[in-house]
Amino acid sequence: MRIRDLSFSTAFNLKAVAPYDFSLTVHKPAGWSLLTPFEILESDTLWTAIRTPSGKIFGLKLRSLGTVKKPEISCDVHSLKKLSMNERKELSNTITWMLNLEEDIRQFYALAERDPLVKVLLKDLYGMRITKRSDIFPRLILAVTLQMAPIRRSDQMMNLLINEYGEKIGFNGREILYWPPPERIAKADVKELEERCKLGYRAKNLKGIAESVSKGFPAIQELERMSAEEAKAKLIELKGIGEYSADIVSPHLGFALDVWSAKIFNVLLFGERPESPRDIIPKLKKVAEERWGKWRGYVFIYVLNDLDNLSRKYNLDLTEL
DNA sequence: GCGTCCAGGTCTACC
DNA sequence: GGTAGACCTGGACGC
Repeated sequence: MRIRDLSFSTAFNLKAVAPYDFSLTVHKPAGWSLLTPFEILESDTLWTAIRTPSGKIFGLKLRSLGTVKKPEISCDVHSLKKLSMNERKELSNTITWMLNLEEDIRQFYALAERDPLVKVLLKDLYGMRITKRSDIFPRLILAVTLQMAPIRRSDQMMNLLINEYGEKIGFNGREILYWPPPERIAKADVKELEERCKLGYRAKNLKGIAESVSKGFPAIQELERMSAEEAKAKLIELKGIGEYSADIVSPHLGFALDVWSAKIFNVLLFGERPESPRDIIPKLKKVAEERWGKWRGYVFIYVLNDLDNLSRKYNLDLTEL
């Protein structure tokens, strides 16, 4: 794989609405990466990559300068060509949006006064923020590879896709592998995708999705401007994207229950393993909406990143479900 | 070793 | 409009 050397750099600092825990936000306790599984985290510095809706790829070095109560983040952006003032401004806005620096989560934390679960989550993960991404295709790859597969197999498929069809950038002495551009998957042969990335029946769907994205499927920001229902309906138009996958991809934070997380929430809320996890999903979604309202997406992410602590606290084994 | 089962959903055909 | 059944692959499990 050819390495693209991003030799131009520009730097700026960004402030966040407190509380904001940089470390918990960019590297979630459950191990989820911020933008690519191949990013590098060393103490409070993250080297990663971002692709903007225009299709350009940039190297990012993000570092925390402040504290949870007084958060500030240093951003070094590395590019192929020198950035214009407009591009610099655009990237600063994109990173602010991606890191969710301006969201005020005090309303979510206020739920802790009457909700014992939120109280525990707040104590364990204070300042952790849900992040977003500016390119839709990696979210679609995640959703497709999560279907009908244990997490290790999903990881295998994603890593193969990045290694076989992705991009490698070099900057600041680091090399980062990033997700394939949709155009490259759209051009790939289905048989080749099946064999090289072990995608199985998902290969055909992923190629079709890549074709739609490269032909102008709405960008994440456009979906964000739609209502949650409109965005979901648009996503479900893609073959291979159903209710669950649409919840994962949509920028409108939902309660994206699958069989695995349904078991966790059923044990947490009702103290027992469900007989049929798939059938219990609609009921759990309803309970979540009634109990946590618009903050249910935050509860979802906080719970899945706090399974060890919750297991200890409630004397349950949520990690082996 | 070898065979069988099934997983962090979705689509289709059939009723 | 509701619902079985098929779908790739590879790890876990029983023998």
